[in-house]
Amino acid sequence: MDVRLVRWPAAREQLQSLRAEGMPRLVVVDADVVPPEPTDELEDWVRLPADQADVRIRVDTLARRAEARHRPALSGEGLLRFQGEAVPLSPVEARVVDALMKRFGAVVSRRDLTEAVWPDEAPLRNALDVHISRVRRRVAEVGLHIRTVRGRGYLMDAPSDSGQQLAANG
Amino acid sequence: MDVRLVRWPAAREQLQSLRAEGMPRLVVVDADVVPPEPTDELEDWVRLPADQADVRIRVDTLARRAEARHRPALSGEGLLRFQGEAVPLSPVEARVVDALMKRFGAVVSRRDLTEAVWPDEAPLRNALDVHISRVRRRVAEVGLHIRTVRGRGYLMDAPSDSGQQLAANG
DNA sequence: GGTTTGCTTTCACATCGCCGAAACATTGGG
DNA sequence: CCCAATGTTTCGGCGATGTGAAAGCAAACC
Repeated sequence: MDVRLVRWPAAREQLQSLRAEGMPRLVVVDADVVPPEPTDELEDWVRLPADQADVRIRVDTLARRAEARHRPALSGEGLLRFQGEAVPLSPVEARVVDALMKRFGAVVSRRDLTEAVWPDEAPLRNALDVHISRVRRRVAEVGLHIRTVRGRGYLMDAPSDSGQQLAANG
Repeated sequence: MDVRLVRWPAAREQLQSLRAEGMPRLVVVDADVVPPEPTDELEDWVRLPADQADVRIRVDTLARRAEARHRPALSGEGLLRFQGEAVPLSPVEARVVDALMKRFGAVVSRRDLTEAVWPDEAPLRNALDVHISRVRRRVAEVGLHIRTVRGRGYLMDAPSDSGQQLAANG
């Protein structure tokens, strides 16, 4: 997985969204500025002026950590890959999975899911149920789980024996 | 938990044993030497000459991570995480756990708990008993423990060996 | 021993989530 | 343009879950 570089404090907002998505990132901090506290182990920082080789090493470390998490990957053509297996997804299913994957391991509310899947106008409440149900069967084929958190939403994760760790956000 | 500083490459062997113990550590790397690859997220490095404030920040980050490792986290969506495992909690259960976690390791009185769970109007005395009983079973799934302090209240903690297990396979 | 405190099980009720089946919509091939 | 295949939504009923009350048991305290 590739690691994003973000200037600080210039690109403060970009950092926020990378954090939300759980994307690995190296914060490049202006001289004489206090670096932001990393929110998880997929974030690191260097201060300018920075040695090129040192930046490279930190990027590699982050990449290795992200890799160790074994997050699934969703191709633009609706193919979900995880641990060497792949399943095809329909357009709606792909949007469901995409929304769940952006917050892999964390709860996504029904509302957020609905908005991600039908940006303009949501169908009846029940439509989401049905798609979740189908997506469950689909992703199970590649070893992924969708768990229900009653009254709160859903989360996607992998069985703990597949070597992945849960995201530490709240 | 406190963070050890280790010179590299001079104290190479000391670094090995800290890694084995799962102790958080900051590797202080001599100028013009390639830093060692961190083996886990409890390791970081700085290159000499290093800014004193930056060292402090990295030490603090490591300390926070080490702390977070043996402290459970309750997400706003009712997911309780501890050491890589997660359990969903119902709304009432989440409020119980939240109240206990705000004073992790310390006693919380029945009165405080009742107020935290039912801000307006409390049900029968026994309702709290029942929820405690249920929450006990739930949190046990992630290795947490709720103890009774008779006549005083309840406290949540983790078995003392729960920090060591992670270190062993790091 | 009697009283207080805490633990657990069972019940009833309400809500929420799940999923099969079928209707409806869209796409693509001929 | 028609038909078939595929994708999407609706409907409806079943089962699971959350909650609080009640009751009986167990343990600790005096």
